[in-house]
Amino acid sequence: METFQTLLKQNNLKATNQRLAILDVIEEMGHVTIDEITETVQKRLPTTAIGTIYKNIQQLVDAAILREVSIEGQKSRYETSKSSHIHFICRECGSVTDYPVDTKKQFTDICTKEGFALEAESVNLYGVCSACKSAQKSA
Amino acid sequence: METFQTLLKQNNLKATNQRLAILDVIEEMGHVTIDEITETVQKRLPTTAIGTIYKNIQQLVDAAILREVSIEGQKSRYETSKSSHIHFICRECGSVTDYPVDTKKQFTDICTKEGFALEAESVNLYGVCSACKSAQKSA
DNA sequence: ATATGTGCAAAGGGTTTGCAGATAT
DNA sequence: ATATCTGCAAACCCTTTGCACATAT
Repeated sequence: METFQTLLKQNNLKATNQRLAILDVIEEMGHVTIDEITETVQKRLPTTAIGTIYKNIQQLVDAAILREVSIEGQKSRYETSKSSHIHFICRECGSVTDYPVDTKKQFTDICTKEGFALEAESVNLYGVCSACKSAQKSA
Repeated sequence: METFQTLLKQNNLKATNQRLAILDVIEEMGHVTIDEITETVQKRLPTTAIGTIYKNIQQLVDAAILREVSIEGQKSRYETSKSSHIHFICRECGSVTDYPVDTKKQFTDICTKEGFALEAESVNLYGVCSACKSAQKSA
C-alpha cells in the first residue's frame, strides 16, 4: 500500500504537515469541497492559510494523487484517487456516494473505434438517494 | 418537434429576444461556456447584460431546457437537453464531443439495487482526441 | 544548504443581487 | 394591465498571486 508520504515523494512534493492534513481530511471525509477541507484542516492546524489549501489542492490534482469530482449545480469536490467507481449524487441532500463499477471495460471499445485515447472516466448518476426517498414517503 | 418558444411557454418563461438568442447560440455552437455564450449573444444583441445571461442560464437549467456539463479542471459548459449521450473531453485541445450511447440501461439495475431513484446520468471520458493524437505523432 | 512550501494580505475575476424602466402575454 | 424580464452597477463571493519567512530534505 502506498502511503501519502511515498506518493508525495514520487511526485517531488514535500511531506509538509499541511499537505498531510489535507490528504488525511479528504481520505477520512470522502467527497469534500474546498470549504469543508479548509474548515477541518484549520481545526487541526489553525494557522493554515486558505491560499496554501488552494495551492496544494491544485498540485495534488496535477500529480493525480487527488481527483476532482465535478458536479452539476454544486461546487467541485475532491477524493483520493482509488479504484474505478461511479457516483450517486442526491439532489435532495447533496450526498455523493461511491459504487464500485469498472466502467473502463464498457467504454474501451467506443474509444478505440473513435480513436480517442482514454485516460480517465467520470460517471455521475443524479437522482434521489434511498434515505431521502424514505423521508419523502413518510412526509 | 418542440420549438424553444413552446418549451419556454411550458415552463412559464417568456420568449424574450435575449432568451431565444441564448438558446440559439447554445444549439448552434454545442458545448459552450458562459463566456462564449456572452460573447456571441452580445454580437447579436449588443445591449444584453451579463447579469441577464447568468439569470437566464440558471432558469433554463432549472427548467431542464439546458443541461450543465461539469468538467474537471475547466469551467462548466451548457448544452440543450437531448437524447442520451456521453462526452469525450480532450485534455489537449479542450474539445467536448458527443457520442450517442443510451447509458440509462447500463445503470438502471445498479440503481434499483441501491434504492436510488435515477433522474439523470453524466458520463465524461477524459483523454486525447484523435486529432490531437495525430498532431502529437507528427510533432 | 537550498529548493520548496507557508502565511499573509492584496488583487483579480466571476457571479449574484436590487431596483427602476422595458417588454411579453 | 400586469407579471415578468432586462440593464445597470454595486456588492459579494471565491480564487489567485507575490513576497518575506519558515521548513523539509
